[in-house]
Amino acid sequence: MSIKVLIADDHQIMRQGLRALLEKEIDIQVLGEAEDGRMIQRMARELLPDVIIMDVAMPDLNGIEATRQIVGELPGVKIIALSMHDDRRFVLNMLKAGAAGYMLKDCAFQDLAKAIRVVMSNKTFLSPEVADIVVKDYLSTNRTTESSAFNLLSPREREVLQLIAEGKTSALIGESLHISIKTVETHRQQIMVKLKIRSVAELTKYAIREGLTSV
Amino acid sequence: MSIKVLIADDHQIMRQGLRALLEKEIDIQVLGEAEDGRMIQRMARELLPDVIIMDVAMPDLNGIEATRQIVGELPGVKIIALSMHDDRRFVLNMLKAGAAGYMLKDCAFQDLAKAIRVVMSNKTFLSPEVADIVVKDYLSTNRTTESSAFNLLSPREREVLQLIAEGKTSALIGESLHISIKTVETHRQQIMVKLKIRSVAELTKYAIREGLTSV
DNA sequence: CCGGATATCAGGAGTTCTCCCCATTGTAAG
DNA sequence: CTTACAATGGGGAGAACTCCTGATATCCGG
Repeated sequence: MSIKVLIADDHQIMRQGLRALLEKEIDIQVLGEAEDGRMIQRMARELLPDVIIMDVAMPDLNGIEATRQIVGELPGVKIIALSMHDDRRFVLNMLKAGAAGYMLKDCAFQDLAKAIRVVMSNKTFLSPEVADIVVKDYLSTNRTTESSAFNLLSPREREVLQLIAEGKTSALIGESLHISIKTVETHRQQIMVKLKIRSVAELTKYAIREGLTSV
Repeated sequence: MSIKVLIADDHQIMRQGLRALLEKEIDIQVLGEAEDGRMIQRMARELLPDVIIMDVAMPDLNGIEATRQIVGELPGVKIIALSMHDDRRFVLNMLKAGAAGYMLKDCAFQDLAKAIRVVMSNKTFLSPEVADIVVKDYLSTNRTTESSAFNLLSPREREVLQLIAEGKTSALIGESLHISIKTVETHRQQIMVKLKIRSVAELTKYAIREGLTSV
């Protein structure tokens, strides 16, 4: 008996590409495709697939929410997250939501086919980059502090980060905040350690993503 | 005789999915796949394809730069941009770079196959959402101002800027481009003079605005 | 053929950042 | 009350960047 699969991704080209690939596998049968979280939820309920390939970022109801709800309602359904991002927030939230696997779109199709078979045997499948993140996070103690965003940096650190992302030097930041340049440098150091970032360019992008500054 | 196609996308799953779809078309032959701008440039030179399906956002050398260089070098090659973003900067810069088509990943595969055949007859193909952007921009007057963007920096400078905005040091950029660190520093200097920018943070934001890198 | 732009490379001085080390103070949580 | 963290500040070393000064070679357009 073949494995029944549903595909959820907001990009049609991606859906069709996945379907074309999956249909080459004799033991895999694609039941259908959904383009958002709400649609995949409805289809899962009606078609009872074995596995859902779920994009993490989708409009309307995102992949994480959709996974949480589907897993809660239909515990037998295995969900494999397929994402462009190896961002730990996405990974961890997806796994917490009950995903049985997490693959990067960067992976080979054979890895995905393998993942489908692995999760069918009630095991978890992670692509190597993702496994790395999970292990690192498991080993670190600040796992308890819940995710990484605004609770990772202190208010003062966010303030400093914002000024860095605005292109100011440490000296100017010190003046602006009425503190010593050495204090600013300590904050910079703390920020980079916490975020595991080593360049101003990436700090800037992080600040943009977190809404601390705009493009 | 079949249409020879190359695929450039940084996500392997996407490449394989596209290949699987394209190979179903009897008049289309996929010559190969590349995962970044530099690689597709090299492959284009060697394999002389009819059409390249090019992702806009790629590491190292992005799709816009790669398009500009390939079109300049091999005018016969048609390039179809395939992107997740309908951001007007991406669209316009890609078309200015010489792309013969611009499709959203949101489109149906049949549209992409159609686009390939359309650009083969020396016509431009845009997916509807994209066409809308182009028309709106065409009607707006600030098209004439043009000014600060791609005509300000040289191709090499844009290439260096992208790597700066990806957080690389001058030494790494030199290695990556096989040039001396002093040359990289000269480019950095030129970039900052031309853009009147004095910090990596603002360079990064500029690069993001110009579509050289993504957040 | 010449001027301009581009791309390449170098030396040197000064600034800024990164990464260690360290300390003190206050405050909130256990 | 102890522990943990935030915020403050400092010294010092080395890396990286900024900002000058030069130079040479190529290519393109007038």
